Amino acid sequence: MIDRTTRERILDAALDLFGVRGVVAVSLDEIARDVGVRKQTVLYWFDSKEALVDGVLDKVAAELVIVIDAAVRAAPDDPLDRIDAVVRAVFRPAVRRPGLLGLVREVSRLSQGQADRLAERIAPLIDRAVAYLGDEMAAGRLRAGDPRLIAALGYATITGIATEPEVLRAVGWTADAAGLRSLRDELRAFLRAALQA
Amino acid sequence: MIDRTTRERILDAALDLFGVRGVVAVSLDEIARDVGVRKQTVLYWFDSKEALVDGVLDKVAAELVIVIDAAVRAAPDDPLDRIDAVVRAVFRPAVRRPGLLGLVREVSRLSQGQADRLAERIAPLIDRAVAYLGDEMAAGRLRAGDPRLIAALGYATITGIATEPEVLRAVGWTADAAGLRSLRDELRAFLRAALQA
DNA sequence: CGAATCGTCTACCAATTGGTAGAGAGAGAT
DNA sequence: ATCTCTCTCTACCAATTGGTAGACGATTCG
Repeated sequence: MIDRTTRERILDAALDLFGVRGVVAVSLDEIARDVGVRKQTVLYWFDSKEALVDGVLDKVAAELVIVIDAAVRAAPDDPLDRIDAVVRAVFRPAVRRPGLLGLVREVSRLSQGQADRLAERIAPLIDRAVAYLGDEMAAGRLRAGDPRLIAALGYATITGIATEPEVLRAVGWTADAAGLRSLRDELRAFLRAALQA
Repeated sequence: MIDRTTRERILDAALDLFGVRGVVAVSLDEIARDVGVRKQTVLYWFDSKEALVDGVLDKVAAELVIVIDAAVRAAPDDPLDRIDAVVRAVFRPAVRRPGLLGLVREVSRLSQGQADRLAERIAPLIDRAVAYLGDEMAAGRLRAGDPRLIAALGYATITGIATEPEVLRAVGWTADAAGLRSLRDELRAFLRAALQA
Protein backbone atom coordinates (compact mmCIF):
# COMPACT_ATOMS: atom_id res chain seq x y z
CA MET A 1 0.00 0.00 0.00
CA ILE A 2 1.48 3.29 -1.06
CA ASP A 3 1.59 6.25 1.27
CA ARG A 4 -0.46 8.85 -0.54
CA THR A 5 0.06 11.81 1.73
CA THR A 6 3.69 12.54 0.86
CA ARG A 7 3.02 12.29 -2.84
CA GLU A 8 0.00 14.56 -2.53
CA ARG A 9 1.87 17.06 -0.43
CA ILE A 10 4.64 17.20 -3.00
CA LEU A 11 2.11 17.78 -5.76
CA ASP A 12 0.43 20.53 -3.76
CA ALA A 13 3.66 22.35 -3.01
CA ALA A 14 4.85 21.96 -6.59
CA LEU A 15 1.59 23.29 -7.99
CA ASP A 16 1.76 26.46 -5.94
CA LEU A 17 5.44 27.08 -6.54
CA PHE A 18 5.48 26.19 -10.23
CA GLY A 19 2.29 28.11 -10.90
CA VAL A 20 3.36 31.32 -9.22
CA ARG A 21 7.08 31.51 -9.92
CA GLY A 22 7.41 29.33 -13.01
CA VAL A 23 8.69 25.80 -13.49
CA VAL A 24 12.32 26.62 -14.24
CA ALA A 25 12.56 29.06 -11.37
CA VAL A 26 11.68 26.43 -8.77
CA SER A 27 14.17 23.72 -7.83
CA LEU A 28 13.40 20.28 -6.51
CA ASP A 29 15.31 21.25 -3.38
CA GLU A 30 12.92 24.09 -2.73
CA ILE A 31 9.85 21.94 -3.20
CA ALA A 32 11.32 19.33 -0.88
CA ARG A 33 12.11 21.95 1.75
CA ASP A 34 8.54 23.20 1.48
CA VAL A 35 7.19 19.72 2.08
CA GLY A 36 9.67 19.04 4.87
CA VAL A 37 11.53 16.27 3.14
CA ARG A 38 14.73 15.71 1.14
CA LYS A 39 15.05 16.18 -2.58
CA GLN A 40 15.62 12.45 -3.04
CA THR A 41 12.21 11.75 -1.59
CA VAL A 42 10.72 13.92 -4.28
CA LEU A 43 12.72 11.96 -6.85
CA TYR A 44 11.45 8.75 -5.30
CA TRP A 45 7.83 9.71 -5.99
CA PHE A 46 8.51 11.30 -9.34
CA ASP A 47 11.25 9.95 -11.58
CA SER A 48 12.34 13.39 -12.72
CA LYS A 49 11.37 17.03 -12.57
CA GLU A 50 9.60 16.55 -15.88
CA ALA A 51 7.53 13.74 -14.41
CA LEU A 52 6.63 15.98 -11.49
CA VAL A 53 5.49 18.68 -13.88
CA ASP A 54 3.37 16.08 -15.66
CA GLY A 55 1.80 15.12 -12.36
CA VAL A 56 1.05 18.72 -11.50
CA LEU A 57 -0.48 19.36 -14.91
CA ASP A 58 -2.77 16.36 -14.46
CA LYS A 59 -3.81 17.70 -11.08
CA VAL A 60 -4.52 21.15 -12.49
CA ALA A 61 -6.56 19.73 -15.35
CA ALA A 62 -8.57 17.52 -13.02
CA GLU A 63 -9.32 20.38 -10.67
CA LEU A 64 -10.38 22.73 -13.45
CA VAL A 65 -12.58 20.09 -15.05
CA ILE A 66 -14.33 19.40 -11.74
CA VAL A 67 -14.92 23.05 -10.89
CA ILE A 68 -16.14 24.05 -14.32
CA ASP A 69 -18.23 20.93 -14.84
CA ALA A 70 -20.02 21.49 -11.56
CA ALA A 71 -20.64 25.14 -12.36
CA VAL A 72 -22.00 24.38 -15.81
CA ARG A 73 -24.28 21.65 -14.56
CA ALA A 74 -25.74 23.79 -11.78
CA ALA A 75 -26.10 26.87 -13.95
CA PRO A 76 -29.35 28.35 -15.25
CA ASP A 77 -30.29 28.14 -18.90
CA ASP A 78 -29.71 31.69 -20.06
CA PRO A 79 -26.27 31.83 -21.70
CA LEU A 80 -25.16 35.02 -20.00
CA ASP A 81 -26.19 33.68 -16.61
CA ARG A 82 -24.43 30.48 -17.42
CA ILE A 83 -21.18 32.23 -18.29
CA ASP A 84 -21.62 34.26 -15.14
CA ALA A 85 -21.83 31.09 -13.12
CA VAL A 86 -18.65 29.73 -14.65
CA VAL A 87 -16.79 32.95 -13.97
CA ARG A 88 -17.90 32.94 -10.34
CA ALA A 89 -16.93 29.29 -10.01
CA VAL A 90 -13.48 29.79 -11.51
CA PHE A 91 -12.82 33.02 -9.70
CA ARG A 92 -12.77 31.61 -6.21
CA PRO A 93 -10.19 28.83 -6.70
CA ALA A 94 -8.19 31.04 -9.03
CA VAL A 95 -7.78 33.68 -6.35
CA ARG A 96 -7.21 31.24 -3.54
CA ARG A 97 -4.61 29.32 -5.52
CA PRO A 98 -2.94 31.68 -7.97
CA GLY A 99 -0.80 28.82 -9.14
CA LEU A 100 -3.75 27.04 -10.70
CA LEU A 101 -4.27 29.37 -13.64
CA GLY A 102 -0.63 30.37 -13.46
CA LEU A 103 0.31 26.86 -14.46
CA VAL A 104 -2.06 26.85 -17.37
CA ARG A 105 -0.40 30.02 -18.52
CA GLU A 106 2.99 28.43 -17.97
CA VAL A 107 2.20 25.83 -20.60
CA SER A 108 3.41 28.06 -23.41
CA ARG A 109 6.87 27.76 -21.89
CA LEU A 110 6.94 24.02 -21.42
CA SER A 111 7.76 21.30 -23.89
CA GLN A 112 5.40 20.55 -26.71
CA GLY A 113 4.63 17.17 -25.14
CA GLN A 114 3.60 18.77 -21.87
CA ALA A 115 1.50 21.36 -23.65
CA ASP A 116 -0.25 18.54 -25.50
CA ARG A 117 -0.73 16.65 -22.26
CA LEU A 118 -2.68 19.48 -20.68
CA ALA A 119 -4.49 20.34 -23.89
CA GLU A 120 -5.67 16.76 -24.23
CA ARG A 121 -7.17 16.76 -20.76
CA ILE A 122 -8.89 20.09 -21.10
CA ALA A 123 -10.01 19.49 -24.69
CA PRO A 124 -13.50 18.28 -23.72
CA LEU A 125 -14.03 21.47 -21.74
CA ILE A 126 -12.89 23.61 -24.64
CA ASP A 127 -14.87 21.72 -27.24
CA ARG A 128 -18.02 21.94 -25.19
CA ALA A 129 -17.55 25.64 -24.53
CA VAL A 130 -16.88 26.41 -28.20
CA ALA A 131 -19.86 24.35 -29.33
CA TYR A 132 -22.07 26.00 -26.74
CA LEU A 133 -20.97 29.49 -27.75
CA GLY A 134 -21.58 28.62 -31.39
CA ASP A 135 -25.09 27.36 -30.70
CA GLU A 136 -26.06 30.37 -28.65
CA MET A 137 -24.66 32.72 -31.26
CA ALA A 138 -26.64 30.95 -33.95
CA ALA A 139 -29.75 31.31 -31.80
CA GLY A 140 -29.09 35.01 -31.47
CA ARG A 141 -28.66 34.88 -27.72
CA LEU A 142 -24.99 35.89 -27.84
CA ARG A 143 -23.10 38.39 -29.94
CA ALA A 144 -22.04 36.72 -33.19
CA GLY A 145 -18.38 35.97 -33.82
CA ASP A 146 -15.88 33.15 -34.17
CA PRO A 147 -16.75 31.01 -31.14
CA ARG A 148 -13.22 29.61 -30.93
CA LEU A 149 -11.62 33.03 -30.70
CA ILE A 150 -14.30 34.33 -28.37
CA ALA A 151 -13.61 31.41 -26.05
CA ALA A 152 -9.89 32.16 -26.17
CA LEU A 153 -10.52 35.84 -25.46
CA GLY A 154 -12.71 35.07 -22.50
CA TYR A 155 -10.07 32.75 -21.16
CA ALA A 156 -7.37 35.35 -21.70
CA THR A 157 -9.33 37.97 -19.80
CA ILE A 158 -9.97 35.76 -16.79
CA THR A 159 -6.51 34.23 -16.66
CA GLY A 160 -4.74 37.49 -17.32
CA ILE A 161 -6.52 39.33 -14.55
CA ALA A 162 -6.12 36.46 -12.12
CA THR A 163 -2.43 35.89 -12.68
CA GLU A 164 -1.06 39.38 -12.85
CA PRO A 165 -1.36 40.97 -9.45
CA GLU A 166 1.25 43.53 -10.42
CA VAL A 167 -1.06 45.07 -12.99
CA LEU A 168 -3.85 45.42 -10.48
CA ARG A 169 -1.38 46.93 -8.05
CA ALA A 170 -0.32 49.37 -10.75
CA VAL A 171 -3.87 50.74 -11.04
CA GLY A 172 -4.15 51.05 -7.28
CA TRP A 173 -6.25 47.99 -6.55
CA THR A 174 -5.94 46.30 -3.18
CA ALA A 175 -6.35 42.60 -2.53
CA ASP A 176 -8.71 42.82 0.44
CA ALA A 177 -12.18 41.29 0.60
CA ALA A 178 -13.90 44.35 -0.81
CA GLY A 179 -11.35 44.60 -3.61
CA LEU A 180 -11.86 40.98 -4.53
CA ARG A 181 -15.61 41.37 -4.66
CA SER A 182 -15.49 44.46 -6.83
CA LEU A 183 -12.93 42.83 -9.12
CA ARG A 184 -15.13 39.78 -9.53
CA ASP A 185 -18.19 41.88 -10.26
CA GLU A 186 -16.32 44.07 -12.69
CA LEU A 187 -14.98 40.99 -14.47
CA ARG A 188 -18.48 39.52 -14.75
CA ALA A 189 -19.91 42.76 -16.11
CA PHE A 190 -17.00 43.02 -18.56
CA LEU A 191 -17.53 39.55 -19.96
CA ARG A 192 -21.31 39.94 -20.00
CA ALA A 193 -20.98 43.09 -22.05
CA ALA A 194 -18.40 41.53 -24.34
CA LEU A 195 -20.58 38.52 -25.08
CA GLN A 196 -24.17 39.71 -25.07
CA ALA A 197 -26.06 39.95 -28.34
CA MET B 1 33.07 56.84 -27.82
CA ILE B 2 31.08 53.80 -26.94
CA ASP B 3 30.12 51.25 -29.54
CA ARG B 4 26.37 51.17 -29.36
CA THR B 5 25.69 48.29 -31.68
CA THR B 6 26.88 45.48 -29.40
CA ARG B 7 24.96 46.84 -26.45
CA GLU B 8 21.85 47.26 -28.56
CA ARG B 9 22.15 43.78 -30.01
CA ILE B 10 22.44 42.33 -26.53
CA LEU B 11 19.34 44.21 -25.43
CA ASP B 12 17.43 43.02 -28.47
CA ALA B 13 18.36 39.40 -28.01
CA ALA B 14 17.67 39.56 -24.28
CA LEU B 15 14.26 41.13 -24.82
CA ASP B 16 13.15 38.37 -27.15
CA LEU B 17 14.54 35.53 -25.07
CA PHE B 18 13.48 36.88 -21.68
CA GLY B 19 10.04 37.81 -22.93
CA VAL B 20 9.23 34.50 -24.57
CA ARG B 21 10.90 31.99 -22.28
CA GLY B 22 11.17 33.90 -19.03
CA VAL B 23 14.09 35.61 -17.32
CA VAL B 24 15.23 32.71 -15.15
CA ALA B 25 15.02 30.26 -18.03
CA VAL B 26 17.51 32.17 -20.16
CA SER B 27 21.21 32.20 -19.30
CA LEU B 28 23.71 34.88 -20.11
CA ASP B 29 25.58 32.28 -22.15
CA GLU B 30 22.57 31.80 -24.38
CA ILE B 31 22.07 35.50 -24.93
CA ALA B 32 25.75 35.85 -25.74
CA ARG B 33 25.62 32.95 -28.19
CA ASP B 34 22.62 34.57 -29.84
CA VAL B 35 24.49 37.81 -30.29
CA GLY B 36 27.67 36.04 -31.45
CA VAL B 37 29.81 37.08 -28.54
CA ARG B 38 31.09 35.68 -25.22
CA LYS B 39 29.25 35.86 -21.95
CA GLN B 40 31.92 38.17 -20.53
CA THR B 41 31.13 40.71 -23.21
CA VAL B 42 27.55 40.75 -21.99
CA LEU B 43 28.85 41.27 -18.46
CA TYR B 44 31.03 44.08 -19.74
CA TRP B 45 28.01 46.03 -21.00
CA PHE B 46 25.76 45.12 -18.10
CA ASP B 47 27.23 44.66 -14.65
CA SER B 48 24.98 41.73 -13.83
CA LYS B 49 22.01 39.79 -15.12
CA GLU B 50 19.81 42.00 -13.00
CA ALA B 51 21.20 45.10 -14.65
CA LEU B 52 20.51 43.54 -18.04
CA VAL B 53 16.91 42.90 -17.04
CA ASP B 54 16.66 46.53 -15.95
CA GLY B 55 17.94 47.61 -19.34
CA VAL B 56 15.46 45.41 -21.13
CA LEU B 57 12.57 46.69 -19.02
CA ASP B 58 13.52 50.26 -19.88
CA LYS B 59 13.57 49.35 -23.54
CA VAL B 60 10.17 47.69 -23.33
CA ALA B 61 8.66 50.65 -21.51
CA ALA B 62 10.08 53.10 -24.01
CA GLU B 63 8.78 51.11 -26.97
CA LEU B 64 5.30 50.76 -25.50
CA VAL B 65 5.09 54.43 -24.63
CA ILE B 66 6.08 55.43 -28.15
CA VAL B 67 3.65 53.10 -29.88
CA ILE B 68 0.68 53.91 -27.67
CA ASP B 69 1.38 57.62 -27.57
CA ALA B 70 1.49 57.80 -31.33
CA ALA B 71 -1.72 55.80 -31.64
CA VAL B 72 -3.58 57.95 -29.14
CA ARG B 73 -2.46 61.19 -30.74
CA ALA B 74 -3.47 60.10 -34.22
CA ALA B 75 -6.78 58.60 -33.14
CA PRO B 76 -10.24 60.04 -33.79
CA ASP B 77 -12.32 61.56 -31.03
CA ASP B 78 -14.93 58.87 -30.45
CA PRO B 79 -13.82 56.78 -27.48
CA LEU B 80 -14.55 53.41 -29.06
CA ASP B 81 -12.69 54.39 -32.21
CA ARG B 82 -9.86 55.63 -30.06
CA ILE B 83 -9.61 52.35 -28.19
CA ASP B 84 -9.79 50.59 -31.50
CA ALA B 85 -6.83 52.57 -32.71
CA VAL B 86 -4.77 51.67 -29.66
CA VAL B 87 -5.61 47.99 -30.06
CA ARG B 88 -4.54 48.04 -33.68
CA ALA B 89 -1.37 49.90 -32.80
CA VAL B 90 -0.42 47.50 -30.02
CA PHE B 91 -1.40 44.40 -31.93
CA ARG B 92 1.22 44.65 -34.63
CA PRO B 93 4.34 44.97 -32.47
CA ALA B 94 2.90 42.50 -29.96
CA VAL B 95 2.59 39.85 -32.63
CA ARG B 96 5.88 40.62 -34.30
CA ARG B 97 7.76 40.61 -31.01
CA PRO B 98 5.95 38.29 -28.61
CA GLY B 99 8.60 39.08 -26.04
CA LEU B 100 7.41 42.65 -25.70
CA LEU B 101 4.19 41.95 -23.84
CA GLY B 102 5.66 38.72 -22.51
CA LEU B 103 8.13 40.78 -20.54
CA VAL B 104 5.44 42.97 -19.09
CA ARG B 105 3.72 39.81 -17.97
CA GLU B 106 7.00 38.55 -16.57
CA VAL B 107 7.12 41.45 -14.15
CA SER B 108 5.00 39.62 -11.60
CA ARG B 109 7.87 37.18 -11.25
CA LEU B 110 10.66 39.67 -10.89
CA SER B 111 11.84 41.53 -7.83
CA GLN B 112 9.72 44.26 -6.35
CA GLY B 113 12.29 46.82 -7.40
CA GLN B 114 12.12 45.73 -11.01
CA ALA B 115 8.34 45.69 -10.95
CA ASP B 116 8.40 49.25 -9.61
CA ARG B 117 10.91 50.25 -12.26
CA LEU B 118 8.59 49.26 -15.09
CA ALA B 119 5.49 50.53 -13.29
CA GLU B 120 7.09 53.92 -12.85
CA ARG B 121 7.84 54.24 -16.53
CA ILE B 122 4.41 53.15 -17.69
CA ALA B 123 2.53 55.03 -14.99
CA PRO B 124 1.81 58.08 -17.18
CA LEU B 125 0.25 55.77 -19.77
CA ILE B 126 -1.90 54.07 -17.16
CA ASP B 127 -2.95 57.27 -15.44
CA ARG B 128 -3.94 58.85 -18.71
CA ALA B 129 -5.90 55.78 -19.79
CA VAL B 130 -7.73 55.52 -16.47
CA ALA B 131 -8.56 59.22 -16.45
CA TYR B 132 -9.75 59.02 -20.03
CA LEU B 133 -11.96 56.03 -19.35
CA GLY B 134 -13.40 57.78 -16.29
CA ASP B 135 -14.22 60.92 -18.26
CA GLU B 136 -15.88 59.05 -21.08
CA MET B 137 -17.88 56.97 -18.63
CA ALA B 138 -19.06 60.08 -16.86
CA ALA B 139 -20.08 61.52 -20.22
CA GLY B 140 -22.07 58.39 -20.93
CA ARG B 141 -20.00 57.43 -23.95
CA LEU B 142 -18.62 54.26 -22.37
CA ARG B 143 -20.23 51.63 -20.17
CA ALA B 144 -19.98 52.73 -16.54
CA GLY B 145 -17.67 50.90 -14.18
CA ASP B 146 -14.48 51.27 -12.18
CA PRO B 147 -12.13 52.77 -14.78
CA ARG B 148 -9.06 51.31 -13.04
CA LEU B 149 -10.37 47.78 -13.18
CA ILE B 150 -11.72 48.21 -16.69
CA ALA B 151 -8.27 49.33 -17.81
CA ALA B 152 -6.72 46.30 -16.14
CA LEU B 153 -9.25 43.99 -17.76
CA GLY B 154 -8.60 45.43 -21.20
CA TYR B 155 -4.89 45.00 -20.68
CA ALA B 156 -5.38 41.44 -19.47
CA THR B 157 -7.41 40.55 -22.55
CA ILE B 158 -4.88 41.93 -25.00
CA THR B 159 -1.80 40.64 -23.22
CA GLY B 160 -3.32 37.27 -22.48
CA ILE B 161 -4.32 36.63 -26.05
CA ALA B 162 -0.99 37.89 -27.40
CA THR B 163 1.24 35.91 -25.09
CA GLU B 164 -0.43 32.53 -25.04
CA PRO B 165 -0.13 30.97 -28.44
CA GLU B 166 -0.84 27.56 -26.92
CA VAL B 167 -4.38 28.57 -26.07
CA LEU B 168 -5.04 29.72 -29.59
CA ARG B 169 -3.54 26.51 -30.87
CA ALA B 170 -5.84 24.57 -28.55
CA VAL B 171 -8.92 26.09 -30.19
CA GLY B 172 -7.58 25.31 -33.63
CA TRP B 173 -6.37 28.74 -34.60
CA THR B 174 -3.50 29.07 -37.06
CA ALA B 175 -0.91 31.83 -37.09
CA ASP B 176 -1.06 32.69 -40.79
CA ALA B 177 -1.93 36.09 -42.19
CA ALA B 178 -5.65 35.37 -42.37
CA GLY B 179 -5.63 34.04 -38.82
CA LEU B 180 -3.89 37.12 -37.54
CA ARG B 181 -6.37 39.40 -39.23
CA SER B 182 -9.38 37.57 -37.89
CA LEU B 183 -7.87 37.46 -34.42
CA ARG B 184 -7.25 41.17 -34.46
CA ASP B 185 -10.76 41.91 -35.66
CA GLU B 186 -12.30 39.58 -33.11
CA LEU B 187 -10.25 41.20 -30.35
CA ARG B 188 -11.39 44.66 -31.44
CA ALA B 189 -15.03 43.61 -31.55
CA PHE B 190 -14.67 41.95 -28.15
CA LEU B 191 -13.25 45.04 -26.48
CA ARG B 192 -15.71 47.33 -28.27
CA ALA B 193 -18.60 45.30 -26.95
CA ALA B 194 -17.12 45.11 -23.48
CA LEU B 195 -16.64 48.86 -23.25
CA GLN B 196 -19.50 50.45 -25.15
CA ALA B 197 -22.26 52.19 -23.24
C1' DC C 1 11.39 -15.44 13.07
C1' DG C 2 13.22 -14.24 8.43
C1' DA C 3 12.81 -12.04 4.03
C1' DA C 4 11.28 -8.76 1.17
C1' DT C 5 9.36 -4.38 0.20
C1' DC C 6 8.72 0.45 1.02
C1' DG C 7 9.92 5.13 2.13
C1' DT C 8 13.38 8.28 3.41
C1' DC C 9 17.81 9.31 4.07
C1' DT C 10 23.27 10.50 3.29
C1' DA C 11 26.84 10.79 0.05
C1' DC C 12 28.16 11.94 -4.42
C1' DC C 13 28.44 13.68 -9.27
C1' DA C 14 28.62 16.12 -13.74
C1' DA C 15 26.78 20.08 -15.87
C1' DT C 16 25.37 24.71 -15.73
C1' DT C 17 24.87 29.11 -13.54
C1' DG C 18 26.23 34.15 -12.66
C1' DG C 19 30.35 36.36 -11.80
C1' DT C 20 35.77 37.69 -11.18
C1' DA C 21 40.56 38.46 -12.81
C1' DG C 22 43.14 39.80 -16.00
C1' DA C 23 45.41 39.23 -20.78
C1' DG C 24 45.56 41.19 -25.26
C1' DA C 25 44.14 43.43 -29.69
C1' DG C 26 43.15 47.69 -31.78
C1' DA C 27 42.67 52.83 -32.16
C1' DG C 28 43.83 57.55 -30.97
C1' DA C 29 46.45 60.91 -28.81
C1' DT C 30 50.96 62.74 -27.35
C1' DA D 1 56.93 54.95 -30.63
C1' DT D 2 54.42 54.40 -26.69
C1' DC D 3 50.77 55.30 -23.60
C1' DT D 4 46.04 54.98 -22.70
C1' DC D 5 41.46 53.70 -23.34
C1' DT D 6 37.88 50.70 -25.23
C1' DC D 7 36.32 46.32 -26.11
C1' DT D 8 36.40 41.36 -26.29
C1' DC D 9 38.53 37.52 -25.06
C1' DT D 10 40.48 33.04 -22.13
C1' DA D 11 40.81 31.06 -17.73
C1' DC D 12 38.75 30.25 -13.51
C1' DC D 13 35.48 29.79 -9.50
C1' DA D 14 31.90 28.81 -6.03
C1' DA D 15 27.17 27.73 -5.81
C1' DT D 16 23.29 25.41 -7.47
C1' DT D 17 21.01 22.25 -10.52
C1' DG D 18 18.76 17.57 -11.67
C1' DG D 19 19.98 13.04 -10.96
C1' DT D 20 22.45 8.26 -9.31
C1' DA D 21 23.93 4.79 -5.84
C1' DG D 22 23.08 2.72 -2.11
C1' DA D 23 22.60 2.50 3.22
C1' DC D 24 19.15 2.17 6.85
C1' DG D 25 14.97 1.63 9.58
C1' DA D 26 10.15 0.34 9.52
C1' DT D 27 6.33 -2.61 7.87
C1' DT D 28 4.34 -6.43 5.77
C1' DC D 29 4.13 -11.11 4.51
C1' DG D 30 5.30 -16.08 4.46
